[in-house]
Amino acid sequence: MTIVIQSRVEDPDRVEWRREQIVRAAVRCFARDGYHCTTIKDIADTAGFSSGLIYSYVKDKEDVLFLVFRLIFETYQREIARRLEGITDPLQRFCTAVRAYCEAVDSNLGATVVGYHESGSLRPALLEAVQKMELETNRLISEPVQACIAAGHFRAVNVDLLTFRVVFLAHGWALKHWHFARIVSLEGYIEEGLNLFLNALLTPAGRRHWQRRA
Amino acid sequence: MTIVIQSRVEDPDRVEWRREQIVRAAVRCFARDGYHCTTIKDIADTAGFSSGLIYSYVKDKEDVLFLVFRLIFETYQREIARRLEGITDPLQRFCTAVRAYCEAVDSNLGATVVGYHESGSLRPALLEAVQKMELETNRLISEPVQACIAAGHFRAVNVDLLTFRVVFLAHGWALKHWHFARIVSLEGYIEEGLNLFLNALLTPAGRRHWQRRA
Amino acid sequence: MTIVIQSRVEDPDRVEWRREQIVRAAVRCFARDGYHCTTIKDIADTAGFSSGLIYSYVKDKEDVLFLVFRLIFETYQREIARRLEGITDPLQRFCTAVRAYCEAVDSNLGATVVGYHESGSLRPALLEAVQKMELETNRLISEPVQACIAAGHFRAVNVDLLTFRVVFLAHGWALKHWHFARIVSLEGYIEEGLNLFLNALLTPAGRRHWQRRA
Amino acid sequence: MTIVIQSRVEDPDRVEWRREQIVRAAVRCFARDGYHCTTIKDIADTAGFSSGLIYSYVKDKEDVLFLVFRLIFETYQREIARRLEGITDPLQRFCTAVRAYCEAVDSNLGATVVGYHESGSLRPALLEAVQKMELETNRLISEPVQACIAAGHFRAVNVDLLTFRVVFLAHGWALKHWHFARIVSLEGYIEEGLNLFLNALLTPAGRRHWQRRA
DNA sequence: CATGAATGAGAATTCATTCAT
DNA sequence: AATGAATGAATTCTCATTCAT
Repeated sequence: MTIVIQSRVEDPDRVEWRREQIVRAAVRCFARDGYHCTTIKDIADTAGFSSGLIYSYVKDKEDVLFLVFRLIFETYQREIARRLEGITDPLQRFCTAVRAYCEAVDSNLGATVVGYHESGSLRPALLEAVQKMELETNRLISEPVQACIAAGHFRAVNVDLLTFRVVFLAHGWALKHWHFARIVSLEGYIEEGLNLFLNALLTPAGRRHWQRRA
Repeated sequence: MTIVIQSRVEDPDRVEWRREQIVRAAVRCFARDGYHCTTIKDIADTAGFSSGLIYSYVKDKEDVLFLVFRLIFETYQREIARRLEGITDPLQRFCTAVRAYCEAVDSNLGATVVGYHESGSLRPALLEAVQKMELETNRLISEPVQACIAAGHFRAVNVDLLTFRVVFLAHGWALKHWHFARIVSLEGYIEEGLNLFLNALLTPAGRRHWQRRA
Repeated sequence: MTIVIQSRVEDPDRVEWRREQIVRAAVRCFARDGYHCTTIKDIADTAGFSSGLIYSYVKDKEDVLFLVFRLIFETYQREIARRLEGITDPLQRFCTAVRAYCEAVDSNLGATVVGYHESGSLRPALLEAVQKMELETNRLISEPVQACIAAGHFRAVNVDLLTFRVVFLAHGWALKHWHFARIVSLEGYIEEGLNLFLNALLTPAGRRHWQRRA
Repeated sequence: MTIVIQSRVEDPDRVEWRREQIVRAAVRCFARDGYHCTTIKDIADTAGFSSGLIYSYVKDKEDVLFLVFRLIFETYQREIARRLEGITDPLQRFCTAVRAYCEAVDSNLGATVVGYHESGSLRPALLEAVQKMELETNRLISEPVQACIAAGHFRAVNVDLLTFRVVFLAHGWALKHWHFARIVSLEGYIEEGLNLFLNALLTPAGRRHWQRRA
């Protein structure tokens, strides 16, 4: 039931190579003009090839948007997972995940905003797949949260809800970047946010554990 | 320098009446199909009149979008202001403002989402006006925050940043409604969010004040 | 077979009064924007009443254009005829007719240009009527020409052709006014034109008659 | 400062080929229905391709009209210049230019009429360019006129004014073709017109020169 | 594989005309 | 008689998609 985007070109290496060019150009265009105002020709021009070529690697414009989403979530997942490698302490895993997510968003501001604004432009089947990817990504947050609760560091909060609040912390940096960036640095944004969460969540034991680590 | 949307019809009562019909229909359409995929004819059909009529009350499609934004912020402002009437205790004003904002968003889910996704579709002059309205609305949050800090209830945090986090709490309910609504009620969403803020912000004195009140 | 423009209003005085207002406004608009770019509302606004009113005195926009034509030719005819009154000498009648035509055109520059540019916008039946009026008007030129030939003042030229050349002399003043007006006065334009005709047409006898008069 | 009509297609040969098809079809339509009543689809249908194609070679309908004007003046200029080649005698150059102009008009009746009626439909920048082309073309007339005066063949008349009268002689054949064609042949029209000019302009010396040549 | 010219369906917008008041 | 709001057909222009080269 995984989504397969059809291509008229066989060679998988070539497909991947071209699709990356397409998506890269598309993100640039979508971020600047929005999905609907971007034409296939805009993307082709930005990528430096003809508009017809795109249709050899993709069925229609919506497919391009889907590939953008896929890239976003793959990037998030890869980045966060990479940063969590080797970290075992649940509390540190939580903090690292939050920081990694926010920084991944910061490295892909345009794409993140596009993801937020344009998910409604996908046909149901693709939208569902995207939401599944999103939940998948969220697991990288919810897992440390659950571990923190299990370890007695966090109060027993609604995990799903908290996860979404963390995700939202990260997305907020992209969505309101025009405003936040004027009043706070990325680091300040992250640390104050983290601070907020920890103050609200840490049990006395968790707090002690935290202070020992820091 | 306030934005005036031109109308070919003179009678202000009629203009207001018709524009309300137009905006109401537009929100329905925009929320379902997005701004760009909604045609003027969709709006007219939804509202139950001819497409030409819209152009007697509005210069173009973008004007309709602007009117939607104006309605959103006017609604928010009116609702929150109404709820704050007669409340003087800063901490209670803060909590009330947060609740009122979230509930206002809940009553206008469609419009709020439209507002988030489509602000980029406005021409610069209108966008600027919308951002001004947004900051205006935010003052209903930042003012109690500042009062809480001044009264020693809250730690001395970055007011602007906190304000935006509150705003974002409210918007999050609309933006991720498809997910949140499945795991928590509006009230639960609000109270847990408020809880998060208070735990993170209250000074010892503030905490005592809070417990006395509750 | 005369064209009758239908009116929903009975009182002939009122009809004439309103139609004059309509035509006056229409000429102003047509001269500035052309027939097609002028809207019924433009005309109504210019005349100072509502757009609906026009349809009480006229069936459609084309009727308005026809009334403009009728006014033009009635004006030409009245003016030239008035100037010819009491003049009996054929040569002097010719010169007077030429001058009167040119001056009538000069007093109705806008209308004349409209007449030239927009005759193609009339439906066949109305166009035919207009061409008939034009030929009627031309008779005020061709009659003195014929008299001049009969009196031996002019060579025996093609009367119709010469008449048209005279008409064209007058129209040229309007059609190329933007250029002519910069290099010659109306009087200069007329006299040089008349001079051209006389030099080319006068018989030796005619020339003597002419010099005696002058 | 020459006007360049933008094209989305690069290949200049193709652009010229397609534009010629477009202009040819446009002249047919404009001559029949007028510029404003002609739709882009009419032109496309007449030319035998899709409406979208036109927009690959032209920005909008006004560009098409401009191309029509450009074709007219290029045709006039080429034709008259060709006919003047190798002729040195000023008087003969004058007569040839007049004949060539009238004949060029006769070969492009529709386009000439369109040019007369629709210049007002051009935006100022294009109109200016057209008027410049017109004055350029007129130089092919004014130059022989000046030469005739310098050679003592013509009286010292206002060159500009006379030039315009000649131009007008040619245009008249198109503008009032429906009438002239019924009473005179093109040749008759030209020769009588020329006769008029010569009788009015030739000095005694010029007249002798003329009779010697003929 | 890649190109880009051509297609044509679809959208915003205008405005002549109608008609209830 | 006069008004002007409402209608909706018609037009310009865009752009996703196809396909011959």
